[in-house]
Amino acid sequence: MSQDPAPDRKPTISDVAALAGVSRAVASRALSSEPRPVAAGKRQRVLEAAQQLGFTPNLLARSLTTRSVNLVAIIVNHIHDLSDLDLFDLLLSEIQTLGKQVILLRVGSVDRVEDFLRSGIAWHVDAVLVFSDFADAATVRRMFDTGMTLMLNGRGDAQSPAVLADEASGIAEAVAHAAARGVRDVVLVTGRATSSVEAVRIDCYRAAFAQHGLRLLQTLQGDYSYDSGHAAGSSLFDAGEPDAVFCTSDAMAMGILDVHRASFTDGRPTRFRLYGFDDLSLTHFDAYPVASIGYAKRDYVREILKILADPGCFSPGMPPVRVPTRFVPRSSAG
Amino acid sequence: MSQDPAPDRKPTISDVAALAGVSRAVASRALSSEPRPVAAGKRQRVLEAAQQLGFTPNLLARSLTTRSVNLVAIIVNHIHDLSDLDLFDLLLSEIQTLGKQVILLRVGSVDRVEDFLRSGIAWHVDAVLVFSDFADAATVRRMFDTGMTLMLNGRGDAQSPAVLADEASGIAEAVAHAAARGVRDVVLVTGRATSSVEAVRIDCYRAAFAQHGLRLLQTLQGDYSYDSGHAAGSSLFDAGEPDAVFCTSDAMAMGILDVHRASFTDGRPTRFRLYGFDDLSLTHFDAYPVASIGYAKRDYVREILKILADPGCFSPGMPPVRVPTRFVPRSSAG
DNA sequence: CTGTTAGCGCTTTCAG
DNA sequence: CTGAAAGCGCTAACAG
Repeated sequence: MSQDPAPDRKPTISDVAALAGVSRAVASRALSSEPRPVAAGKRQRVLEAAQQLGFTPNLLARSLTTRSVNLVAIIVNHIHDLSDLDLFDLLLSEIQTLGKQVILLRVGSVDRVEDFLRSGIAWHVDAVLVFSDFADAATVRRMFDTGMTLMLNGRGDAQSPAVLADEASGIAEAVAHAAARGVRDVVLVTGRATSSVEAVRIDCYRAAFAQHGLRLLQTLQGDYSYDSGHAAGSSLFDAGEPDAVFCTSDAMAMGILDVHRASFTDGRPTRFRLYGFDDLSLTHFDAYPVASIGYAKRDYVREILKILADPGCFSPGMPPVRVPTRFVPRSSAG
Repeated sequence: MSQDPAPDRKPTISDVAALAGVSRAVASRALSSEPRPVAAGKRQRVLEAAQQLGFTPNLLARSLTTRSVNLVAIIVNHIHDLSDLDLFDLLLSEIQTLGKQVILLRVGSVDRVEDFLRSGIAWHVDAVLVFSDFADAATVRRMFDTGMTLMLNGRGDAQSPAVLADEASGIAEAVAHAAARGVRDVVLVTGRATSSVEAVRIDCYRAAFAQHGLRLLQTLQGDYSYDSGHAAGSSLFDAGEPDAVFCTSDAMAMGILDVHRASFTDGRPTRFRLYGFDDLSLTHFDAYPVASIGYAKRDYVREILKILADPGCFSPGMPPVRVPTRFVPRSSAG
C-alpha cells in the first residue's frame, strides 16, 4: 500500500497519513487530544498507523503553530533552603500530573538575568511561577512571552494572579500561645527585611506583640540560616531576659537552640520558650523539636494548580489567594 | 526607510532583515553565534536593527531546523533527599552558565513514565542527566531523542558516559579510621539494596571490614531516612555490643544518634562510634556531628559539565568517570 | 467530514 | 559574500 517511508529518520505525521491513506490534516485531527471531526473509520486507521510506526509528534513543531509548549517555568533564587524541599517535590509532581513539564530556573547568581531568560526555551513557557524575590510582576511579564505569571514572592500586582501564605493567622496563634503561658518579654530574630514577605512578617509579629501587651526587648537580624541563628544566640540576653524568642525561620531557631541547649531539658524550655517559622520537616528530628508556624503545603499547591489548570479563573484586579498558616506546637515552646 | 512592520506582534527575523535592508538569510547569519560570512557593514546594520526592534529569536522555530534546544533534562526520583540539595543547586547553576536551561523531571510517582516523557518537550532535550534509579541506560536512550544520556545512577553501560562516586576510597578510610582506634565489632545499617549503587556500597563495607579483621555483628536495613535510622537504633545491640556503627546515609545515622544520644557526651562516643554517609551540610549543625563520607561536589559537577560541554570527549566503551570519596571525621566517631 | 493550501520563524543549501 | 528558495513538522483556515 505504502512503501516504508524512511530508512532511519523518525516517522512524521506525513508518514502516518500516508500509511493510513488519509491527508496530513486528517491524521493531525485524529491524533489531536481535542475532539476534532474525523470519520470513525479513518480515525481508527490513523491511530493504528501511528501505533505501528511508533510515531511521536514533534512538540517543537507543534508549538510553533499552537503557541503553547506545555511547559511551566519555576523561578527560584537557589535551592538551598531546606524549606523549599517539601514544597517543590509536591509542586513538581502535581504539575506533571497536569501533563506539563517544568523548567527550573535559578536566578540567584546569574548576572544578566533578562538576557539569560530571553535566550532560552523558558521564554516561551506557558506559565511562570515566581518564587524568587528577584523581580516584580511587571518585570517578569516582560521577561517571558507568556500570559500567565503567577507571583509567589509577594511582589505581585493587580495584573497577575498571586498565591500567598497568610502569615498573620499563624503568627497570631503563636504569640497568643506564648501570652497564654505568661510570657511578658520577647526577642524577635528576623531575616533581612529586604524582601517584602519578611517585612510583612515582622509587622505581624509586632502587631501581635502589641495586642497581647508583650514587650519586645530587642530585634536581632540574621539571614534565615542556621549559622545566623547561632550568632544571634550569643546576643540573646543582651537586652534583658526574654521569656520567649520568636524566629522568622526554623533554621535560625535551631541555631539558637544549639547555643542554648542547656536551657532545654528534653526539648522543653527552662529559661525561654522558642518559636520558629516554616514548619520544616526537620523539626521532626528529636534534636530540634521547634514549635513552628507553617501552612498546609497541599493547600498551597492546590491553589497554584487551580490557576495553572484554568488560567481563565483569574481576572485582573483579583486579590491574591491566601493560604492560612497555623501554629504547630512542639516542646521548644513548652 | 521601512514602515514599522507589525502593530502588536513580536518582531521576527524578517522584520530585522527588512529594517536592515538585507535578506533574511543574511540577517540570520549576522545574528548567528557561529562565525558565518557576512559583510561587516551589513552585519553591523543587522545588529542595530535587531537591537532597535528588540528582536528575540524564536528558539522553538530555530530548534526545528537546528535540532538542538539548549535544554538539559535532569531526571530524579523525587527531591526529598537532603543530600540532593547542595548538589542540585550547584549543578543547576553550572548548567545555566553553559547557556543551557534545565527541565526537571520527577519520575517517582509517574505511572506511565515513558508516555509522560515522550509527550513533553523533554523528549527533545540535548542531554539527559539520570540520577533516578528508574531505568538503565538503554531504556533512557529509548525514552529521549537525544544522543547524550549521562548516567549518574550506576545503571550505565558502554554506550553512554557515566560519572560515579568512587565510594570505595572513602569507605576504606572510614573503616581504617575505626580500626586504628581499636574497633573490633561493628554493625552496618543499610538502605534497600535494590539500587546497584547501594549494593556496591555494602560490598565495599564488607570488604573493608574483612581487610581489617572487623567482625560484623549484624546488618540492619533501613531506607536512608531518619525514621528508619531511628527504628534501627532500637535493634542496635540485639546481636551484641558493637564498637562502631556504620550507616549508608547520614540521615539514618542521625536517627541512631537521637536514640542513643545518652551514649554521646558533647557528640563524642562513650559506647560506640558512629559513621554516616553523604556528608550532608546538616552535619554542621551542633546536634548532629556525624562523621561521614562524601565527595567534593564541585569535582563531581565539573566532570558532568565537562561531558555536557563537549559530548565528543566520550566514546563508547570508555569507563565511568570516578570521583573519589573521602572520610570526613567528626566527633561522633571519636 | 475532508483535502488543499498556507503558514508558524528560522536556517540552510545552492546558485549567483 | 549574498539572496532566493526549500524545507524543519505540524496545525489552521477554507473551500469542497
